[in-house]
This record gives sequence, structure tokens and C-alpha cells, in this order.
Amino acid sequence: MNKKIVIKTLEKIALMLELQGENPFKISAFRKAANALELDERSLSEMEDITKIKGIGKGTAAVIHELIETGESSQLKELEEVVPKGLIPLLKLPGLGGKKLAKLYSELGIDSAEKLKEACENHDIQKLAGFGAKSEEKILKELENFGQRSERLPIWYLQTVVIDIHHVLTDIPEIQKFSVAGSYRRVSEMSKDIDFIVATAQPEKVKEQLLTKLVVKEVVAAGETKVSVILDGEEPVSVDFRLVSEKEFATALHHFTGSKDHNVRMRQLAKDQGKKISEYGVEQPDGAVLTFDSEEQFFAHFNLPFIPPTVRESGKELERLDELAGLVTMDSIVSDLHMHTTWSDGAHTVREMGQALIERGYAYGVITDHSQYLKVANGLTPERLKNQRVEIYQFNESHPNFTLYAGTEMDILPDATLDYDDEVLRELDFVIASIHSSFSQPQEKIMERLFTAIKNPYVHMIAHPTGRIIGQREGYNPDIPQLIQWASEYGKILELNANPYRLDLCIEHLVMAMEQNVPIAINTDAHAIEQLLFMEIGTKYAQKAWLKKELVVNTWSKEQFETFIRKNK
DNA sequence: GCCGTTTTCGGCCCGACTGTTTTCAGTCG
Repeated sequence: MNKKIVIKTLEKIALMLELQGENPFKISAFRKAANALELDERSLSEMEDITKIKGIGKGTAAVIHELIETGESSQLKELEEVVPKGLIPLLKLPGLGGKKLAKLYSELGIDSAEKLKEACENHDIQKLAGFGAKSEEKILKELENFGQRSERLPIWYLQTVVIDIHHVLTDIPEIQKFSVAGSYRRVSEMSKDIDFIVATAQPEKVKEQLLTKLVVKEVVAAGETKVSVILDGEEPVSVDFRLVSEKEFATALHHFTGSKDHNVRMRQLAKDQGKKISEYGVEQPDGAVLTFDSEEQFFAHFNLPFIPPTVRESGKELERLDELAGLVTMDSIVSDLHMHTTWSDGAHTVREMGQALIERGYAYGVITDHSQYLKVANGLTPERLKNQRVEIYQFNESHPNFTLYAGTEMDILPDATLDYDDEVLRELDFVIASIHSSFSQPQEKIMERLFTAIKNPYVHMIAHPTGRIIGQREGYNPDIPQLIQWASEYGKILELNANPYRLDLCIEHLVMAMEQNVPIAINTDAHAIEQLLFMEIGTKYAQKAWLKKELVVNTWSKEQFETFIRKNK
């Protein structure tokens, strides 16, 4: 029995129970059991006694055992007989939860979006106790764009929205300080909404200005401490602003950064000490509420080191505290190994990129323009590559404390050959190989192409190994465990491309690479100076995989890096 | 339903907002 099916079944039972208006704790027990299975790294067959897992007890274990033995769940079957299928998607309508839907079904027989719409139009809904004219109106409005709005938006889209909001908040004088929170702050690939924590002594004024200065499509809620809006744009985005006093800022930021599981663990920990955590502070056993100047101090209060937002996920981070100090951070990054210039499709010259790297405080960097196959990107012929190298080394002569290396981002061609001959590659300091074409080839062919690159002695690194664009395209589906195996055998680097469109390798793959001790380079793939900033997002994303400093190539000293790139020469 | 115990029941993280009420239930994060 596939573990995923078991998890899905438990979640489905939870949904069905919700629609029966069941006890919320019972519902969440099924969700917790599903979550516990998901977080456990073992497969089902490796688990001896599943009730030993915290969150799985007699009831949920019975469901799991039945699934393993018979392939189905009688409890789910019974629920499916009583609860109409059509109700499940309706749970997604804002404002409608299990209890209200259960009522709509039992009183009016509503079991589909069509029937719900009809009932609203006939004004049957407002006659029910607990519903009114406003509910009816709201449901009708929500039904209009039902199923249209995408549930989660990719980080690269949200980033532009966050920057816009940033500007608006900066211009409101009554705001003392603010920060983005939520899953965006934790650098999730996709987020459902954006959260901001705003410190102010004049929430009324701030609220007013937020509603006028932002491009608001819809006001969802506008209370004393919470303003919730949907912003207009290419894609509508839900944004929550939490208005708090300055002294509450740190605890509010922690609370609304989450994750939910992280908060639950923190609250349990507080409870064990007789304390109570809320967004407004930490209530002491004697009832006094403590606030903090920073999240660091908040964690210190519980004798914990600062836990970066990026790893606040499952709650298990509290068991990995000794690893925190070794995680890669922006402070440890001294180079960027993948960037483009005006020689191919970049916006800035070699000199300008080099200068920008120096200003970022790096010790070295590599210029890696495209190779000749990529004509659309003005890829370099061997002749131009040679000329470029002269320019790169000239830059070094006038900058003694910094080194720019001459590299390439060479295409791996569709026929599984490389875009430059070995004689050309041998002359370069650093060679990146990557796939930019024929994504839809069968996996064997893709792997043949990657293997050609991996086994070439002059290739140092494979860039954006899957070719994915978050939320948009899957990439070319390589066999990543195999690629990692090869990288380990042949001593190659795999990239974490820090461009927010890519973040490739993904977390799961980074974890696998780390287990095999394959070095990872976090690179911006910058096509302009501004994009060198992607390093921040890349580094944070790497933390999500608990990537250690030593394994990240661009934390290496120049000497270490040179030893690595010269080993096959 | 799960957990843990002061071991078979009571609590489960906690609080805001809305729309319905006329003190609160449901929903949401």
C-alpha cells in the first residue's frame, strides 16, 4: 500500500467529517494522523507499530491497517454514502465551513454549486437560522469567481507584490516599523496569501491609508487589528495586515510567520513552563505579559537560539537546534559562480558585473555567458570566448583583492553532445553545463545528455538540473537520484539556481544531494546587476533544506575553489 | 479521535472578524 494513498484517505475522511459538522478536534485528529505519516521518513512497511507514532491512535491505526490489508476504508465508504460528493468543493468557498454546509444540505438539500446558487437567488438561504441577507449576497458573489482563482501563487509573482506593498508602507508616516510575515517570509515556493505585520500607535489612520493607497479589489475584513484585502493585479492576491503596538511587534511577527506546526510546538513548550504564547506576548505563570524587542530575544526567553523563519516548518526544527549554527547564511557567501554579461544576453558588461560583485563584498566570481548553440541569447563562438577572456583578466589586473574567473554556461545539445570541444573547455577556469532545449525528450535521452556532461573532465557543474519554472513548467524530468549519484562519483557540483522562477534543485533534491555529500553552488544566474540580489532568496531557500555551509561551494575560500577547479587540469 | 494522567476523562493553541444575534457561533489563520 502506497503511503500517499493512506495520507489522502485520512485527509478525505477529515473533509467528510467536517461536512457532517463533527467535533473539530476529531476532524483535526485525522489531519494530524495524516500529517504524522507524512513527516515520518519511513515507508509503511518499515513501520512496525504505527500507534507508536505520535498522533496515530486506535481509530486512525484501524483505518490504516484496513487500507493496507484490503485496499479500502469502510469508514470512508460509509461517509461517502451519507455525505454528497458535491459538497466537498464547496468547502473552498470563503465563509462556508463544514457546519454551515451541513446545515444547507440538511435543511435545503444543497449538494452542488448550482443548487446553492439557485437557493441564493430564491432567497431561501436568508430564511435559515444563522444566515441572513448578507450571507446570501456574499455566497452569490463568491460563486461568480468560484474555481477561477488559483489557490496558490508562486514566489516570483508574490515578490513583485511584496515590493509594491513595501513602498506603500514606507510612505505611511504613522507606521513605526513593518515586516512581511507568513509563508512568504519562510521562503515557500508557493503561498496562498501575503501577511504583513505593522507596528503603529494609530491603527485607525493606518487602516484608512492602507485602504486608499493600495490598489484594492475587495476588502475582506477591516477591524481594529486586522485589515484583510484582495489586491488587484495580473493575479488577485490576498493580503493580511496585522496592526499591533510597537512592543507587540516581535511576538506578532513570530506568531504570523508560523508555520502553524512550528507555533504549536512553541506553545506546547511554553505551556510546559506554565507560560502562554500569543501574538501579543508571552504570558507568565503570574499573569504578567512579557514582550520582546526582537524575535532573537523571544527565542532566548525560552532558552532557544534564533530559529530562522526558513526552517520553521514541521516543528521538528526544535529537535535540530545543534545544526542551526552550521547552516548556510548570506554572511558566509563569498562568490557567485553563474552570471551573464552583454557578451551574450546580459544587460551589463564584464567590468560592471565585476564591480557589482566587489560592492557586494565577494572575494571572487565567474562570468559564464551562453555558448554558441543558443543563438537567441547571442551565445559565444570559441573565438569570441577567447576575446572575452582577455577582457576578464584585464579586469583582475586592476582589482588585486578580487578575482573574476572566465567560464561558460555551455549547452548540452539535444543529440547528447557538448557545445564546445575539449580544447576550448580546457582553456576555461570554470565550466557549467546546462540543458536549454528539447525538454520533452524521453528520460533516457535526457539522462544520456546529462551523463555526457558529467563525465567530461572539464565540466565542473550542472546548472538548474531540472529546468523547472515554479508553478509553470515541470522541466525535463531527469532521474535526480541517478544524477546525484553520478555527481558524487565524478566529483561535480550541482546548482541551486537562486532565480525565484527556478529555485532548482528543489528542497527535496537538495536533501538527497546533501546525503551524498555532493557540493552545491547557490548561483543567481544574473542577467543584470540587480539580479545579483537573488543570492539572498537562494541562500534562504537552501536553509529550508538544512544545507550546511561546508557543502556550499560559494562559501569556499578562493584557494579552496581554485583547488577544486584545477583538479582535472 | 488522540493524549496523558493527579490513568478512563478533559483538554486539545489562541484570538480576530463577521454576521448573526442581543451574547455568540462559525470561520479563518
